[in-house]
Amino acid sequence: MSENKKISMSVVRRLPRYYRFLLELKNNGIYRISSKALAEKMGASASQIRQDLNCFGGFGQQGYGYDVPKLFDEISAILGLDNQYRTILLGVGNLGRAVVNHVGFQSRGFELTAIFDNNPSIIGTVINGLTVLDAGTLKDYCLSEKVDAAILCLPKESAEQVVDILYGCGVRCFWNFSHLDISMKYSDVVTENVHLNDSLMTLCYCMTADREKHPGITETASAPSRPQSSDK
Amino acid sequence: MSENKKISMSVVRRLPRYYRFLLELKNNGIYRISSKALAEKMGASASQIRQDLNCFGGFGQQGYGYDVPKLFDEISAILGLDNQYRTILLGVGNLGRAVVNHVGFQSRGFELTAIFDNNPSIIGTVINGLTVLDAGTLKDYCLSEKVDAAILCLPKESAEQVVDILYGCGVRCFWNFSHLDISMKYSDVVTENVHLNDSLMTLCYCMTADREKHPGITETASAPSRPQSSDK
DNA sequence: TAGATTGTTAATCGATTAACAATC
DNA sequence: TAGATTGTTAATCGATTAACAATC
Repeated sequence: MSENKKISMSVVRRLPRYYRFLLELKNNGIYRISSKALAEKMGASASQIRQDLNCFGGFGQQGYGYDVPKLFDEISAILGLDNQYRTILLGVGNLGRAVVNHVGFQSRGFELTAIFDNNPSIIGTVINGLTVLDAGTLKDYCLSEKVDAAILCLPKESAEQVVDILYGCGVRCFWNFSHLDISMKYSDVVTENVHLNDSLMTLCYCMTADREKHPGITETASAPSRPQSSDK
Repeated sequence: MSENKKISMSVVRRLPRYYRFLLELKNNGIYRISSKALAEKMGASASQIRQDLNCFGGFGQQGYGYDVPKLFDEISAILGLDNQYRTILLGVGNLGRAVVNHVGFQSRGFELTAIFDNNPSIIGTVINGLTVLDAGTLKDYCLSEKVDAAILCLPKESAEQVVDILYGCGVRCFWNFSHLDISMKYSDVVTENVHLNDSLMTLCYCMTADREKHPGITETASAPSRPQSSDK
């Protein structure tokens, strides 16, 4: 309930993970948990969990711990998952189609209301109940329908044009799968970037660095399945 | 060229971005750039760029700046993009299909050699030149073929079984789109997690928090397109 | 040479962990 | 009451920024 404190992105990015673990606990019929027990389960520190939660309020009880369903509800509310932000998706290629079909919008505060593409052979097809609209009609759509957020599943160049149109129509929230740097051009927008290619390159670095650290293991086909002692 | 220093993940996660900007500069025929100019372009600080690069070596020249193609090559090498890690993908649903079709593996150090699913109606179909194999043959495949990395595009439960098999076969590198916590069970693996649902919830939080900060703007359809003064 | 810009050290800022009084 | 565990402050650790001598 304490407001006004500035919440750091480090904390915010941990909230969905708390949400997931609490949901699982709840589904398993566990109604109470201490920061210590949760920390162990999540591979975090109890201190961090208490610190994080106390950014938003005192949800626990001394000597008892946290009430799981209550804490779950609190975190849902903090995340704002009860919203239904009206959302459109641009670019119905492989990635766009996967997002439409795969992502659970309703339970995460968003409602997918329309999807657009500029490829004539895709326009008019139906994906997960949504008819692909002509990207040429985007502006008209935005002016007649309320659009809270947009999902960009198109290449940087097209994304740039689309963002200009959307920004002009008042859209200020973007889930961005393109390499366009939206917040560089428009400072008053909320963006969340998903850069799959960057993620893969990061993995490549980690793998390569790891190999250099543990040489000699010229891993060939049939590797040993030595048993594992779970440490830490 | 300086080794042995421990590189922080904060630095590592910025490398792909440097890579992208340097590629663009190179493609635009720009052969020289100072940390100051690059910082401006990227929305970072010159200090950070110099600090980051110097984790790996002194790539610049006092009074001159950085040679763009040279620095690009250095970063490619640091990321290990010249590798061809043999990689398999598990789970050819919407997301898996998008990854197969959409991600550029070759140029990012990976080579997709096989894709698996357990759905009989999908097995045998061809996606981007790869025939979907029966997940039941996974272990045999791993024992006869070299597998450096695996991409998990399946639900948590199936992912758990698959990871056990793969770990047993010596696979130690995972690009993980599931909610399974691999490094919790196996501490000696390299993982990169992509949690789309978490990302969307983070966006929901940011949007909701932003709205609370700027109330009164009950954004309706035709929003003003007030011109933008790019600050900072 | 003078100007520019790096590499690197020192200062600041922020995030995580530890400690402990408050309290259920 | 005694034991447990929180909320919160203080200490530590790490990452970013600033400063500047080295040098091209």
